[in-house]
Amino acid sequence: MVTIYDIAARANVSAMTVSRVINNTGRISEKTRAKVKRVMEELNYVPNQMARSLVLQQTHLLFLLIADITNPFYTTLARGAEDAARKLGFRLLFGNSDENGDKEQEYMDTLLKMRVDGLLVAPAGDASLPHLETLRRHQVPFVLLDREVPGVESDIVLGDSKEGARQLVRHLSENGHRRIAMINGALTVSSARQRFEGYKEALKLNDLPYSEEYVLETSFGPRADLSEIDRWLGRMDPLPTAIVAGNNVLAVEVIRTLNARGLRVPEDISLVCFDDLASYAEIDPFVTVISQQAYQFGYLGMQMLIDRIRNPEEAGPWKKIVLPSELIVRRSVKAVR
Amino acid sequence: MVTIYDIAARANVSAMTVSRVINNTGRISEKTRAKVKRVMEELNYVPNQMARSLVLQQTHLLFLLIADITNPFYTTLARGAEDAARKLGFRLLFGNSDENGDKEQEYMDTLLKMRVDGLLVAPAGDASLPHLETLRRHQVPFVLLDREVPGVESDIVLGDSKEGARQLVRHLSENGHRRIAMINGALTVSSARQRFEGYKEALKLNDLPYSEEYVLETSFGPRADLSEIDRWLGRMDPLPTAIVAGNNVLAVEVIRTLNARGLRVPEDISLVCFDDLASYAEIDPFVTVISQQAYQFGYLGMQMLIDRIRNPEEAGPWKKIVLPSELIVRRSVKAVR
DNA sequence: CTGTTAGCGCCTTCAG
DNA sequence: CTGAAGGCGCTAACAG
Repeated sequence: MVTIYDIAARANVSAMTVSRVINNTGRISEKTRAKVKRVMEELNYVPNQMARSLVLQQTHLLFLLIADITNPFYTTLARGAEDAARKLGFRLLFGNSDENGDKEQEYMDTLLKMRVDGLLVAPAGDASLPHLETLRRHQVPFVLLDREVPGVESDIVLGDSKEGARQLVRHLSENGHRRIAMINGALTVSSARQRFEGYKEALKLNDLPYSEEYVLETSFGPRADLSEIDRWLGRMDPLPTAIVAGNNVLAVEVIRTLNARGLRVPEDISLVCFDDLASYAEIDPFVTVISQQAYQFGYLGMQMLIDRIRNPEEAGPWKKIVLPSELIVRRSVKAVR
Repeated sequence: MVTIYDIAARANVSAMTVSRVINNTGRISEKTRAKVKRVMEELNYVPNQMARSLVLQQTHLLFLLIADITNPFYTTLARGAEDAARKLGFRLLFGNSDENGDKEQEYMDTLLKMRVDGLLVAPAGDASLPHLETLRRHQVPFVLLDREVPGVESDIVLGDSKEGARQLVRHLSENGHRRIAMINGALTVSSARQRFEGYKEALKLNDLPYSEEYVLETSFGPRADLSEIDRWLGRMDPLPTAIVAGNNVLAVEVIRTLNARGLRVPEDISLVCFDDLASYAEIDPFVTVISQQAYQFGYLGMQMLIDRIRNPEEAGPWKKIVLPSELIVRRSVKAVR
């Protein structure tokens, strides 16, 4: 491996001079600077970030940990975070926890050991509390995205999940639906909880009955096994006339399961969900959704993170951004009666 | 920051003993091991990966650089790579080049400086040659995914793009289409070239006319601006009866543009493409595609990479895996005549 | 079983 | 404008 000493020897200067050329610090004569640069190129020198971070005590690395890399909500969010990081002069790396607390834990360990300068996280759930406390204890700045974690105070970007659920239920109610079921992610995820709350409130508000039988708590992540959903559908009697899905992944899984049972959306049963279904949905705008500004989640979150990193002493109060969501009516709801 | 010296002092041992406990090397009495471990927990010690990597000359970090994080082909590939890495005991981080050579370059710089142990890359295009040569020069093992780069010899996982294109054209031909257009990614990307070659060969084989006017070379990445596609559609006279899209992103963009012009698929014009359209396509299986085993690209690529890293001395010949692709007939092709 | 010494590649500090 | 010394946190190699 080529080091500054190799450069120094070849250029007849000290290692210190080479270091100064690399970092553009101190005053160097144009002549030596040019010579050093030439030698660096000749030798294909690449600075050793490890060594540098070790002495500087910072890595200039930011990290985004998302919960599901195959979910377009998160990949769009990732684009936003990346764009903001670039614009502000930082490099960003990604990780994928797969909605899995253990994998998240592994990433946290890695990041802590790597001494990343800051972290953007969509936490896997409430069980992320200890991981986040560890980050805090080690003074790693972080911003939560999309999900809060009880017991954790931090900067955060959220969607208005409760209001979104209310809008979905109201829309169904306005279309004459009275038996409205909900399939949801795990209630250990704050967004799932909020959506569930909003669902129940809206039922009450619209004088609609609530029944436990009509609610299935499962997981936001993609699963190969759809039998749980199928059993739920089999259990409900009578079938609901509409289903609210807690996110886009669940919506797709429900539709597939319904189709397998010979039921069609919206002819036999209506369906709405949270989060848009990627640009691919634009081919055939079909599912009525609560659309969230995924890109903004990432962009604004990254801005907050970098702000904290750049001005650690200011230490203002935690900021909370709640992004509004929008009901987009398409064709997955049939008016009944 | 807590260091092994802090631990050592508190536990009345030397730093070396602490190091041995951390790494489970050498022989340590159960008593001291227990004591050291207790002190580490008390002090919330986290090993400094920088320092460790510096002396060990390896980071245990693997990296996957994909070309478009919003494309389900690549996110599925990412899942495959991640699963393989976990199974083999490695950690994986991600980056997204956005089909952009400059961003790719930035990532390469970062990775080189970070001294990652190995890299999985879906290169942005032929212009990646110098980046890859740099990796090679610095002896960073890498495996190419999905795209080859002329001038670069390496392990690689490819799809059979040429054959895929032939199948698509044959399918259209069998359905009576004679005016078949193609929209493609940049020809500086090997998969786009292969698909173009396959398209031309298949036209000849099926006695169909080839016309430059019917071919648009653009980019595989997502663009906000669809006017280029719109102008192309306006230029073709007469309109083709079918279009082959070089990938899923382009297919969606073409459909959107056609719809904006009041043209419907497949009633007014048929369309086929490469790569599946995410699980969301399962809602309404619509576009006839050449489906590739995205997950396997990542999984097999990662296996090859780790194999190289673990057995650097063996240095067998470069391996090339060509994954077969499969024509999935859906509803986006209308039989004509 | 445990400690000492030296050095990984770089930068800060202090002298010239 | 340039250089020498020391240390960031850790581990390999050698002593004991």
